[in-house]
Amino acid sequence: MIAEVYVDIPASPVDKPFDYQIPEKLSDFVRPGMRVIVPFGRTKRLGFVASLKEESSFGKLKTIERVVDNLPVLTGELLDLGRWLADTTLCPTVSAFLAMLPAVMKAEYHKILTAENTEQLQLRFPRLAQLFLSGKMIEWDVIEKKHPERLKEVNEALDENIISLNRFVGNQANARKVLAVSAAVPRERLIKAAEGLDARSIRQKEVLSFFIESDQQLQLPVSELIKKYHFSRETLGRLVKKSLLKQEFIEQFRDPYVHRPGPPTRPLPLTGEQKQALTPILNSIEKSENRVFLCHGVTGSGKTEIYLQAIQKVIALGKQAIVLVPEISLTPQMVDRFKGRFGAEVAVMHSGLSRGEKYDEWRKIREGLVKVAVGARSAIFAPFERLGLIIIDEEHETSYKQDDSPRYHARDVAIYRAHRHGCPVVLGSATPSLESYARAQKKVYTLLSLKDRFNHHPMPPVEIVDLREEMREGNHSMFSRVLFNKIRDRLKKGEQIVLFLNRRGYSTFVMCRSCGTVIKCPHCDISLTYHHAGRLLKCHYCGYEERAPETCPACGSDSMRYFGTGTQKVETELNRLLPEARVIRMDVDTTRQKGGHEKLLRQFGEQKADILLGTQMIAKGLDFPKVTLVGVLAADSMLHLPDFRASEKTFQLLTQVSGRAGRHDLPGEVVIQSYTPDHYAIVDAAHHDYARFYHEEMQIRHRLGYPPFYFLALINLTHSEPARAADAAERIVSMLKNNLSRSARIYGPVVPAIARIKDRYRYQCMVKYKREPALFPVLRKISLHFQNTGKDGLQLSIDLNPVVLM
DNA sequence: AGCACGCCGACT
DNA sequence: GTCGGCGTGCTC
Repeated sequence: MIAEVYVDIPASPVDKPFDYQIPEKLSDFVRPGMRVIVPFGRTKRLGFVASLKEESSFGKLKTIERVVDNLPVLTGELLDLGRWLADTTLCPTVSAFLAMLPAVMKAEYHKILTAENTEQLQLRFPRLAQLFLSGKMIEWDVIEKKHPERLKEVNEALDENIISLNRFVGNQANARKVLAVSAAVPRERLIKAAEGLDARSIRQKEVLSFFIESDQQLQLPVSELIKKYHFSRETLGRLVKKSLLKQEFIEQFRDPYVHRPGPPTRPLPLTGEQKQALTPILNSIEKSENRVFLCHGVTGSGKTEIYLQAIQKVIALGKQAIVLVPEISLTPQMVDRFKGRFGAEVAVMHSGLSRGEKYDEWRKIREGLVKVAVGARSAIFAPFERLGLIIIDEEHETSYKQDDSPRYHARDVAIYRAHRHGCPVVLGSATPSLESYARAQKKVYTLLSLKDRFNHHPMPPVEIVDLREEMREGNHSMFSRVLFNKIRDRLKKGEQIVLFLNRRGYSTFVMCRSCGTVIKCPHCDISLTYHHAGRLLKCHYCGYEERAPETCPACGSDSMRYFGTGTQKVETELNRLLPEARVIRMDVDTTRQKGGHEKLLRQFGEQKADILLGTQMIAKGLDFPKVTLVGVLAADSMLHLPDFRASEKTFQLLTQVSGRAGRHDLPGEVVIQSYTPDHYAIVDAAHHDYARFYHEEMQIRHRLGYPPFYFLALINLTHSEPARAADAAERIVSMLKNNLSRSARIYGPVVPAIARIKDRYRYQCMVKYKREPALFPVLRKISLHFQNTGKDGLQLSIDLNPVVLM
């Protein structure tokens, strides 16, 4: 038998199956979707078996060296999906395969030097010999990194066969080995040895009788013998030394993920609207219909309960479901809700798990031990074989698009898989993406609307405050008088406040008032943000930090001033103006440690603070009954970013933040501060009017030729030399112009808003198109042509249907 | 991605 | 005359 194998080299010249002979004894065993180790050129690589066949047109076949998996890690469906992903996102097929699997399944490649002739090595290359561990082995990488001056000797020694170079492919998933002890000799000899022991060797005797009484094959990890049976390491060691016991590394699985079982929950009674939305979904599930539903429900309309009851149906039919949520809303409360309803039938994939735990959750799915997978973007690849439903909550979130290769959108993958399985997809959002809503309008998707909040509380009233007017009237603070008074009022009443500002740090830039110099990152074309803790200037793009200078580095004057407002400055101001208010600040800087996010939210929920001040991350999912005021400090902060989706993002964010107020018995209200209070994104969000925003924004998209009217392809070029990047971009534009139809609009090369990131200069080209059969072939040609240009050289990336243009 | 093959400049 | 730069091509 012959296997067609994709080797683990993400480069276009090898992005095709290679034929390998399957060894006789493995011929019944190897199946498509398994990982194998194959010799490739003069190296060894991991590979994926794509298919089997009887004969190869290729003459001299090499043989598969090892099969990694017992059960194929990729099902037939996922193999097809991988090829489809590679086709539609222009990435190498292996990259698509690897993206569908937990990270531990990536191979590790080792190059090991072994001493063949220790004496010769000592004699001829004494200094090199010193590096060899116990005189025998060393990893090539160690020499390359730590002792590069010895590389020449390595090559000589290799030539003279004094040392040899061996490669092996490691597997992180199997790397979890643990030292275990077992009997080294037959039982009779153990008994005899026990009798012959010195009278004082009580402990050794105990260990021996343990092994005499147990199964002779028994292997127990040393850690368990110590912890559970209270033997000591020393005692075990002595018996190993006497060769009565033997030690070896065995593979051990982690303890299965034990979750504190929350209180089980039952289906809640549904409102009329909820029933109306749920019924068609249930029908589709029952009929195995491949339909896409767009569930447009205001914040608090009870979408989650609809999801839960739909999943219940899926499980009842013996099928499985995938639920995608944005990483940020994958909070313990959210997880508990699913665990509470479906108990041990849920696997949860989130970034808080270690790689090993993710692997275990994945295996539960692959082995059919669970029925539901809940997770962020990559959970869309959950290897279920009988999918009955896919749910994408907050479908408009940009995090569903992966921002490096393979640049896939989870929504597209969901629709592909649902088509394959014959099952419905439910997209849920209070603020659907224009793309999805437009499809619903065209009846490609089925629209389900939930206009009422679950508990019939009205949406909170929203007041827009014109900051220009505040300025004119002499208020230069970051709080308008209206907002400030309302904050004071809530503090007095003992109610809680959420303040939102989409900028972290203290000041957004530092400028010298005497010469106008703005301090910039030395590696990126962007100003540095001042952080008060440690008086540091930080780059939010590459992480560069420096001490804030006392005097201007350009002219030496001492008139450095801090401009722009970040969350830290707001916090300081709150403490100064309202010393009695207890403030929790939540942004990347205060939640960096694991679990920091939840800790702060719990404190706020327990009312250990009056004000929750934060960035993006507080916009979603929070539900605190005592919150009666939400303040948006600067609604314009995202509005003027150079991205055609800036208005959409602003509308979505404002709508979400507003949804945090008055969710329970206390009525809430919202104050939005803005310098452009008449902007439709702000006005429509204030009126909770999605339909109106949609119409206004669609007109603009139509006029400017943006999605959903046109498709986009974005080509990014970076190089350490600006001219080289520009040159490549120039050539790419002319290739596009020569190959595409007249109806395709080709833009560029342009320098993006941030012209340089991490010392690499950036250029972009863009294509807007409606139907362009020639596009993919040209893009493939381009990526082939501009690929192998070295490490420090040109880097090219192609993003189809990008979600961020910057 | 590696690695060999191959064709032109600065050294023993 | 050699050592070594990186352009081109191949890996079942």
